[in-house]
Amino acid sequence: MAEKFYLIDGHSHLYRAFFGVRGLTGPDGRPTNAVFGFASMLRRLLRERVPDYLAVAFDLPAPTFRHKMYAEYKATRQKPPDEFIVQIPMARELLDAMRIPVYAVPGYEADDVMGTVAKRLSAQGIDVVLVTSDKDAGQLLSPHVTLLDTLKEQVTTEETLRERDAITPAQVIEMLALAGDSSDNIPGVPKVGPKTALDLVHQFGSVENLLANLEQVKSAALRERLRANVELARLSHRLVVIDTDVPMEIDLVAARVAPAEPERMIPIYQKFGFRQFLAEMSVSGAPTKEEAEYHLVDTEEKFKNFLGLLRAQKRFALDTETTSATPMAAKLCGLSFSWKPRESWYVPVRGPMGDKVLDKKLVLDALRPILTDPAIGKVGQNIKYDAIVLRNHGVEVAGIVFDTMVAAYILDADRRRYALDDLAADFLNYRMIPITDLIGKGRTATTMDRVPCDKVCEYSCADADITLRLADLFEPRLREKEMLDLFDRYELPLIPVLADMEYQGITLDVKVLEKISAWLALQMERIEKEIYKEAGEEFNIASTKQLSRILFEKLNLQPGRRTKTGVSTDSDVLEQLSLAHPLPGLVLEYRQMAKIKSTYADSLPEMVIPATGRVHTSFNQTGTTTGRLSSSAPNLQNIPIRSEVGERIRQAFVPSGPDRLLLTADYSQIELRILAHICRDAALVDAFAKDLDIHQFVAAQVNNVTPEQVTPVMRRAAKAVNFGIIYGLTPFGLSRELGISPKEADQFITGYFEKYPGVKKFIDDTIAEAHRAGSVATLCGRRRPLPGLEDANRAVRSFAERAAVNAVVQGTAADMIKMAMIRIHRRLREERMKSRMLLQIHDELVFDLPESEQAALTDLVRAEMIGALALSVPIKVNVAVGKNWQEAK
DNA sequence: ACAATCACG
DNA sequence: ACGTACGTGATTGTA
Repeated sequence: MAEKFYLIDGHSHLYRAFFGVRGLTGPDGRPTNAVFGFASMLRRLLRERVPDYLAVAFDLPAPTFRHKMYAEYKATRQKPPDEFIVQIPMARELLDAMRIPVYAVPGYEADDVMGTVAKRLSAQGIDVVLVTSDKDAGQLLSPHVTLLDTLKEQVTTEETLRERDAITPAQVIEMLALAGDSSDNIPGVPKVGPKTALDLVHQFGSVENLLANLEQVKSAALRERLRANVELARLSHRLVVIDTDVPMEIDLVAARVAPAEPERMIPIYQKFGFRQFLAEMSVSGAPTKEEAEYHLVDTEEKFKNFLGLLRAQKRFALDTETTSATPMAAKLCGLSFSWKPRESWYVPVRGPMGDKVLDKKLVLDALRPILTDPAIGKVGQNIKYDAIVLRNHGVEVAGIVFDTMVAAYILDADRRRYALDDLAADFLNYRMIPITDLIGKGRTATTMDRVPCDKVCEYSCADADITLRLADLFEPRLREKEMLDLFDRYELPLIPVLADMEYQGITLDVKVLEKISAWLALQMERIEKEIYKEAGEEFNIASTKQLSRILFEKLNLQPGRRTKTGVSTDSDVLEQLSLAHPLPGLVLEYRQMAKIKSTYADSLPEMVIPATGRVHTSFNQTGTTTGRLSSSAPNLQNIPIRSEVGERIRQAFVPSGPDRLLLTADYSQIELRILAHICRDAALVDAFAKDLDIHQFVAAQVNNVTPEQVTPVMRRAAKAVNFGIIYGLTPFGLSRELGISPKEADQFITGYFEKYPGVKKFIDDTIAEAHRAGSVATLCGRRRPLPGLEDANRAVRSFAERAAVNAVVQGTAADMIKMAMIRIHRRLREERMKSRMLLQIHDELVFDLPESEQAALTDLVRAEMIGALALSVPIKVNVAVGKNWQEAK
């Protein structure tokens, strides 16, 4: 296949982007909206079209031959605003960094440059794609030249022209000469528009032929108008013709597309403040080589010297090398330390045969007093991991004073990744050695203990070094942004709490799960047969594609919503369909069972760590944009409870020993209480002050009835609105939730806001403030950036506005329970209790306790959860205990 | 790797 | 005239 050369009309794309993207400025306050839109377009084109060559054509300010020909040329164009002009050199800077050549020739327009390139290269057998939305460019079409309109994703070829307008590329000139072009101020013939022009071209072929045969024009008025404007038509003709012989060099080598060079792109993106692009920047390219002293501490004498130095430090960065990413299964290979930039030490305790390593016990015994000393500060990157590993090796790390991963999250909760190599690339312009260089990847990957110690040393020392340097970069930034309080009082103290919870784990009664699994298998077999009978054939029920064929083609059921790739078969749709046919209901039942069997009954036992007989989830502190935690491997925040079948899974979660219990404590309506507190809506605050059933209360008020007169239907609707408020309510969303029309939903919402004007004001104020600041903050100062707020696409903007409202409420609730966890953890230690906190599920905490501590723990947990954050509404906490998680509800 | 689905708050 | 409820993670099928 011929190679493809993409040539972009730079000025017009930049100008389009200027209007398409709104209100974006760089760190220095300069507008960046056009450059950003332009960069997005370039990146998308590179990604989706994969051009072999790429260049951008620009106009220069100098007058062109057309101005000399016709003084009025482009005279109707307004001078672009200054905010646009300043971005032209910025765009060229960007192109320079991307190594995309710019073609601009004085006295010629971008169109002429494009025409010249198209003609010359297509003659060399290269396919040329002109990226432009300019109508004139149609004249350049040929078998090897096509047009692309990136906005409409529309390709125009010679053939499209023929099929759509029944004209040849050359006739585009004839047509425009008659019709004119208002944007370029090409006059054309007055009162002749595209339609008439096209008709005339069809009849006469060209302007000259038309002028020679004017008597054949049927309409007298048109004939006279043409006769009166002969010269105007000829002038327009000359103006429209694109010059394809511009004197210019085309350097194909320079235009060949090469992989992006991060060291060129990162500074540019940083300068313009394109955070999204920075976050996505791949961390590829050669690792950074720079002068650093990395010491391998592989003899007892070196270790003694090292210890002497370490003991003198009040603060150092710490990193561990291990055999596994799962801290509860990891064996320690070594530790690295750094207390000044560009210098670190690695102490190996496990390595390949023949490599010198130190005795693990000797090393840890010597380090223990330092690592457990709360007065000596430890800095880490995801130090929760290192703390758990070390705890498993008999060392309880204290004095955690900084975590670069968590700091990066607090500074920008919107990043995709918080791994050290990404942070190093983005903030230090430093490319680290990928871990796969040491251990390989995929099936052939080995473990760190098989990698020669000198290699591990280099890698691990860099980790500690970079961690320390990032900490020194992030700490002042947290202070500047007034987020140090959130970091020091919430996120940092939470780290050892989460480490403890993960270390503790929760005991699973695997036998219970095996029973459930076997029972589900039996049920599923039965339903499967029924499904095949109803379908009249066997198929893969789990395949939405096959299911669609059965439902919508074979059984001719009415398709509902569409997905990106086809027709939706989700539970909403199946529920609707179940009214018309027995099959969808059966599929629903089957799906529910399949989900519970595969995700819980069968998978959870596989996650049990043999050494402890428990599952040890990982709480991710940097996983959500709102400040919530997330849980994985296994996710213990989504254990079933809403269905009877699913709820049985909770019977398998049991206390850690005999005479012990599980206790759950959950905040009642925490997000609505927080909403009431923030917006101070009198009616809502009052309802909570009186400890009323909030859904019933709202239902009564909105329907103007007494609480006793509230029907279940009314309560359900009120509940949906209450939830909706927190989600950034829309009539459509509410209508879908309640199965009513959007109009009815809208009326209900209006009614709600009449009763609770404070809530309405809170939503409006939050959105306004979000637009002003580009982010929103929780009560505790946690910020969520919302880059979508100024997006050209309204759907994206609306989404960001809803997320803004939600982030305030959901995020404050997250702050609150985090504080509660820190306080509870502290008191459990202080009071030397044997109760342990195991899980957090957003508004709920799960504990494992000796029966003897039930009363004390209940009081303690209640008090600390209620007291975590002072609100102007009462906080309610429900506590329950049981012999398993299902009983404790 | 991505899309669809569904478990939770 | 749009496209929509907010926030997650795991599993399965499909390309």
